[in-house]
Amino acid sequence: MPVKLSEIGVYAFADVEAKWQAKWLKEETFRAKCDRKLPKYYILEMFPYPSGKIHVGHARNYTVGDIVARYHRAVGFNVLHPIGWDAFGLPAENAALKRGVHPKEWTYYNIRVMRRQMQELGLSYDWRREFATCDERYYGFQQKIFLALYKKGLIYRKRSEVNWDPVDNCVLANEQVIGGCGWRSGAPVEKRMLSQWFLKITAFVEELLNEIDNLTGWPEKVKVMQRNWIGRSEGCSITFKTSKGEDLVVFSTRPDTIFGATFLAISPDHSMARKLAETDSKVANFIKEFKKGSVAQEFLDRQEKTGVYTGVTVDHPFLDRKLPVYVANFVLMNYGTGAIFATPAHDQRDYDFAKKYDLPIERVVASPNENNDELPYLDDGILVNSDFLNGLTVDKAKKAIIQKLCDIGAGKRETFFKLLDWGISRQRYWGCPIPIVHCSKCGIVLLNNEDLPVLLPGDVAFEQPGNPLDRHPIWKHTKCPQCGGGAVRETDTLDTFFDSSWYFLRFCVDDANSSDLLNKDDLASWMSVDQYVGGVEHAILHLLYARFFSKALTECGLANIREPFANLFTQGMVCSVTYRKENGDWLFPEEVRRTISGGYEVIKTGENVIVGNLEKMSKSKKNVVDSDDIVKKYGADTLRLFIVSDTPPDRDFPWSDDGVEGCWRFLNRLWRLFVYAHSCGVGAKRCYGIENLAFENCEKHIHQLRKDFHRTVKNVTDALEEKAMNRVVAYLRDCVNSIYQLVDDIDTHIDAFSIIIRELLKLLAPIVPHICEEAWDMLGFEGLVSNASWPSYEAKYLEISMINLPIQVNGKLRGTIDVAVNMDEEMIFARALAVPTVQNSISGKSVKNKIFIRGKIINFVV
RNA sequence: GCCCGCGUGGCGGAACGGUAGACGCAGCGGACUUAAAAUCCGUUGUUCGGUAGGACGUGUGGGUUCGAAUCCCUCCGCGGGCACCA
Repeated sequence: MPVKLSEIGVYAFADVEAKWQAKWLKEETFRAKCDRKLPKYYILEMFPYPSGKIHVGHARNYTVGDIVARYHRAVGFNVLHPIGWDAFGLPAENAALKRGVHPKEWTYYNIRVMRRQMQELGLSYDWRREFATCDERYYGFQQKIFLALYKKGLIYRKRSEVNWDPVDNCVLANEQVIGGCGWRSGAPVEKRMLSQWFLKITAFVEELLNEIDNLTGWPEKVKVMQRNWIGRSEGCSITFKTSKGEDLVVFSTRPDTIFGATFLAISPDHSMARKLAETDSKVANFIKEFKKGSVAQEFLDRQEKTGVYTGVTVDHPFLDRKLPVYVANFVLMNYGTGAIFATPAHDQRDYDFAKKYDLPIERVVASPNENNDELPYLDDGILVNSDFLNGLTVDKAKKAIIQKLCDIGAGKRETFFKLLDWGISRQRYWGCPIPIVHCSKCGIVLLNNEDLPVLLPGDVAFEQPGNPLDRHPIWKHTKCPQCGGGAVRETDTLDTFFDSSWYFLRFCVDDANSSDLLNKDDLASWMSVDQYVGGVEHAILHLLYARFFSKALTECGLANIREPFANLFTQGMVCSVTYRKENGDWLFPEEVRRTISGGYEVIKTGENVIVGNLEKMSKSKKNVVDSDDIVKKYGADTLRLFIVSDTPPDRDFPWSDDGVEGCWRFLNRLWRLFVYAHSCGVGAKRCYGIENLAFENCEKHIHQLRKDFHRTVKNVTDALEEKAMNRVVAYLRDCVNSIYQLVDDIDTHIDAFSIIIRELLKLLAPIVPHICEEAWDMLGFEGLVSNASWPSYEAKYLEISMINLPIQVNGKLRGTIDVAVNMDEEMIFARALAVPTVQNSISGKSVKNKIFIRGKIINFVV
């Protein structure tokens, strides 16, 4: 007997979701197949750092990927959808310091918690491939990679100035320095000279830059950021002779302005500056001040140009002019040659400096606009006061001057990049040990492959700040593999970005027991990643490093990959409201309540609360929503649905509790439909194959439903291909609405409803898989909806025979007529003209032109 | 400063150059209920009008077009990235 729609109870998600999650795990439903004949699809979300909790920002990332994975399975791909843990890193050590837990214990505990949370989200991962970068097998193999890169000359050791965090006692990457302070400690970063290991990312700089053009599946935004980061500039180097008889090499992208050069400037870090400082106290003082100043942020903000004259001059290569050499704070040592020639008339910085120190300014490029005599002049123009360059355009002058400099042996064409080699040493315990020993006799010695892995010692003490490996009583003392004498291990560990630069390759390898984590056959069958999903915050770092690694490993013969990620999707951030006290303290949402007057107050104290903007969820702002809380209250399907509803996945997502409620209601609406249909006899027994979706001999309204359904299949499929999940949800809701319109007739159309609901479940399953499995099972369909194939639509059902045709007069809508699409043109015009509102707006005027686009519009021009 | 991206109802957002506002959230009205919740039905850009039907409307100003949210130019605003890169 059919139940009453209104009497169907609330959907009991908790048991349902647990049941299907267990089944998927047990049956390994989402295990990638080893069949290489099947078309493959590798979908990957950026793996998380095991911080301890999955928040809704994570959930968004993984849900988007999961929908893509489930959809591709349904359309027939052999899908690889793995997950793992970016598990080394400082937070584990800080937790150890704070709570006395071992970093390893803390990390693996967090992984267990987060794995459970992920499984409770119904994410369709191949869990057999899961690993953490702190697993011995992984980092042990990584040490082999280190050796291979070293042997290829892609790793080197260099003494250089690095960012040093005096509180955390370790080196920071440039990107971890925010506003001159450590991102974690907040302490002003110091500069320190240290011997560090570097990866020679610059060896592939041209390739990394040029191949960006081929990354057609990447967002333009990310490509632009990478191009800027690499920062290629073409120009030439010029060698000047100093009054002391030395060579001073400068780099310029504007060699055409050489005749306007009035001084030279070198970086305080330039070797010549250091040398001069030994004898010149003014230079020495300036360098000292510079070092001090470079730490303070306000100094950078002011961007005030300062310098000191060295007493040294150089000869201008073409003029009888001596150019003074300054040490100047605005010249960077790590770009170009650390020295420039300055043409104040055509460079803002040179101009500022010249004004301050009263140096000559000589114009050599004339503006095409004769009235423009403003300086500095930075645009294109015609060369003047420049001897043999006079009359040339900037472009031509550049070529001419470079040629001339080459001819006289004073310069050469050169290209410089902003990209610098990647410092990978970290003075931390919780990272991958570097497989190197320092031998007093042999110097730096690589370990042999047989000596690997170098395992992290478990018995470390964290009471003191600094690197516990360095203080460990025995760990670092070892034998030199070359001479057998006493040696000391490298106690620095690798930057965790090293770990995450090849994890996507390790996922490809199927055999858990293989010692080769970069098995070539496996790599060949799965790489490249067909779809990578992650936050835009990795636009440069991780994504550039991973690209570099692919090339470097290929160079070493360990892989054969040009570009690792064929398509990249960057999802937006999840944002939520913030609450603060008037003194600026952040408040948790549960600490505040609405007042009668419509404002907010602190529940405990009644203090006034300032409601802030939607901001990116962060612990410090106390506006993070924990995925567990939502899953417990509404279930995973509701969270999954909500997180992809409404907002396109590449935009920032405004979290709202009301929105969650709305999705929960929709899920119940679905549930009632399935239960009701089931009680009416809808189900597998009334389906006779896909061809029945045609059901030719049916009543008109069911005819319409069929058309709506085919339209839905097309719309949903197209939107999924574009990753417009918000539109997918809209089309599905629309479809459910039109089914509800006919639900009273369900008894007389059991067959039609059976087929439509079966196909609808397939469309819904990628987004809300649990409820779909349950309904699929309840209605008696075979197997799992997760294994069902994607519905197809027929073009003939998308055709429209009747249309509500809009009629415009002078481009303004004046009415519509219902006509057959193929109706005779003259007939349509006649019908259109007969519409009273159309007549009114023509009202006696003569029709000058008639536009008719069949199936679209009529426009009368009067 | 430079380089991107974006401006559509109260809100999230739809819209191959062709009926702007699909779908949802919030709101309003109604049915059911002793009542509430849930559910179902209707309604909701602004404005004039009793209705019919108008006027206005996609940040601003212009242009192209029979027709512009959509294409081109100007300006304004917001967001992001880079930032002494020679």
